[in-house]
Amino acid sequence: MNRDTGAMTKITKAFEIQKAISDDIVHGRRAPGTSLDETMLARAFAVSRTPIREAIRQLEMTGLVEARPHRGAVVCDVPPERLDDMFAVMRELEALCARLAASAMTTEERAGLRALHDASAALVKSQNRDAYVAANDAFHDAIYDASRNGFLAETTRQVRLRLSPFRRAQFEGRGRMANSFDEHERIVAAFESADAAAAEAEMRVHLGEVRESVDEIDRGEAAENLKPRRPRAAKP
Amino acid sequence: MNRDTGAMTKITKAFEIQKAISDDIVHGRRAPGTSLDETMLARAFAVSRTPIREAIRQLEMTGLVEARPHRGAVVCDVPPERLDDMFAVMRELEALCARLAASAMTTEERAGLRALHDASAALVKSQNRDAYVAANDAFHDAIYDASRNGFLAETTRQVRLRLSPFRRAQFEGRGRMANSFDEHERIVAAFESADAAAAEAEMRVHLGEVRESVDEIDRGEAAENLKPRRPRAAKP
DNA sequence: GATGATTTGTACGTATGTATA
DNA sequence: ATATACATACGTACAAATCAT
Repeated sequence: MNRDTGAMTKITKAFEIQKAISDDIVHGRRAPGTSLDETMLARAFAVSRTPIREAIRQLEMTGLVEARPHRGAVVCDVPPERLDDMFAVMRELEALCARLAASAMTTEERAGLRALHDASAALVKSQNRDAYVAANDAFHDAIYDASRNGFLAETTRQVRLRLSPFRRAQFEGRGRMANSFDEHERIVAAFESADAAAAEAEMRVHLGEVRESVDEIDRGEAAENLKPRRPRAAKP
Repeated sequence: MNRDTGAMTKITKAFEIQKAISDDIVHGRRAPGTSLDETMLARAFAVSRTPIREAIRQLEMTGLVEARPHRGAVVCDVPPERLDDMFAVMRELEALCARLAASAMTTEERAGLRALHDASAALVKSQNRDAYVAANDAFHDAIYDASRNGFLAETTRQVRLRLSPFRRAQFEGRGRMANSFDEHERIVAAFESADAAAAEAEMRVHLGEVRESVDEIDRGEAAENLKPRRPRAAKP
């Protein structure tokens, strides 16, 4: 009884709540800057404030939430310069994953990644954004795991998590999905030639050009391009 | 009133306790595997169990502590393969810092790093380990900051923190301090020529050879080299 | 700038789950 | 296998700090 999947997901309320709030933040249901009122959350989850507080302490350490003593917690609102920093680290971590994965991948993994990628072609064609987002995550996750460095995979996933509230506009640009797909193709090709340098380079391109494509969106949708830099969303 | 240094260090008991326990772990006063008994800690810190529990939740997220529901928390005991993974990520993060720093450093920073490095020569000569450890940390910290990527600096520091319980034997090998100093010299030289590629490469060497030098220690001090791989400490 | 309302921080008691005999 | 002991998870009450007024 209470037999759960694999790692025996923690059965404490604090942990469940932490997961739920984290999920809300990651999926944009709690926007950056939003405050997390303990009493309201306690009512919402039908528990006392104690597990809520513990959940908030956990979220604090993940970087999704910032809490100042006696002043409550808010969903982290990351300033643009810091977003740039985070995306830069993300790009390097993913490039590292790609480099290691290119060397370490088994034949099965290579085939699996190719299958994953080929399958996503249909999603591009049908312009199914949500499904492509999921496929994209799966694609990148597979590469993290193929790096054969569990800590690297975790670290990269963690950074991706922290960035996700700011990548809402992921594939909203015209042709952005198709571009992403083409870049993935080049990455898969690099893996298939076991070319670590190419895999790393293509991954870097994939995550570097993201920024620009998003800037394009910003420019297109808001022509008031007066401010030196605007907060923007982005994506791998 | 209650005006504190800079970032207004949090004045809550939970946070103070979290800092204290974290410090204990990092400095080896609480060994990996040690359990963190809430009641005992509450007595030790002369508080109720509530702030203790919140501190543990925070420590959990930093990766220094692992807590299983209803079964208490223990200081993370990291298996050797995972340590390898963590050191590999550490090396790459520091290499990235070095690469960025080489390009971004101001003249003042370059001079500052040189001064820091030159000053540590005396510590090597006098074989003052504790002082050299501190100087070494300052040296690396300066490079993180010079990368001009605050998130990268934080991330790298965080990984260093998580590794620190396992780097106790940092400079205990014969001549290890001198080796480290020489490697630092090559790094500083690369910065002075603003050679990003060299800085990155030298940093990688610096953190790569660490592993081997520690393996040497292990071999030297424990000749029973029967197990395929032994848990070991290491260092940048 | 002081005061009251509101929210967070801490203490303590109880319940529930885990480990040991 | 059952029961007992024990540590943790949660709920409630109170204290302290922040912010509105």
